[in-house]
Amino acid sequence: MRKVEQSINIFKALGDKTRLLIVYSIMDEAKSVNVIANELKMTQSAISHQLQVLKLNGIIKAERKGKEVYYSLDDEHVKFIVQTVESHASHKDNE
Amino acid sequence: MRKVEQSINIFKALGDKTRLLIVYSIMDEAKSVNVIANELKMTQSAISHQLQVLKLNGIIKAERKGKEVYYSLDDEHVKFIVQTVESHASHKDNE
DNA sequence: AATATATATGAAAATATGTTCATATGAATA
DNA sequence: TATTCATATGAACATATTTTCATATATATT
Repeated sequence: MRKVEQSINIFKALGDKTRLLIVYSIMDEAKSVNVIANELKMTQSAISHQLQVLKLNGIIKAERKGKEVYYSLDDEHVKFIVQTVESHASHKDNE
Repeated sequence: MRKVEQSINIFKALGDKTRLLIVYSIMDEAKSVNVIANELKMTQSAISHQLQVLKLNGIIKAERKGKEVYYSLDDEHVKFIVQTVESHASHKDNE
């Protein structure tokens, strides 16, 4: 896969409300699917589907612990990207 | 608009192949609509529509010079964001 | 003013994406 | 091993996005 394609996939993966909220939610602590679903007030299925999208794009990783599967950011780059965009967003605010 | 919403819009705006290629294309020099359309081998209309999306989201700005309208990045933050994501993408490459 | 060139835009068509619903899978425990 | 709890998944449905097509608008040139 070319680098541009990968960039597109990262932007695309984070360019959805549900998925970005998931990323924010698990940014500092790993969480199980149901916990995330409750937090975002969405069905388990919808969250699970989106978690697969995020995982497929290398944004998050999964780790099973007993009955539950805990999701967390795949690496610190993701956090940096999200924070970078956030600071750009607030920059636009103050213009 | 909340900050999260703005971040989503930025990710969404850049999470499309056509739009990200446009951003790369005009990253270092302003270009007219037709020049971009020729470069990307797409119709003038398709490019024009996507330029409006990028403009609406504060990613690019337009400046008319005679008959032509030149598009360029709205500010340096955009370039930084794109490069940040690109470096994350290549990081994933080398794992 | 008429024509040519560059860009913008509305609406329809084509395509992609997200959610729901029903159900399957996997792990723990009675 | 039968049951329960947590998660995953395929398919249908709903919605959103992108492109095309036809045409409008704006500027420059004759």
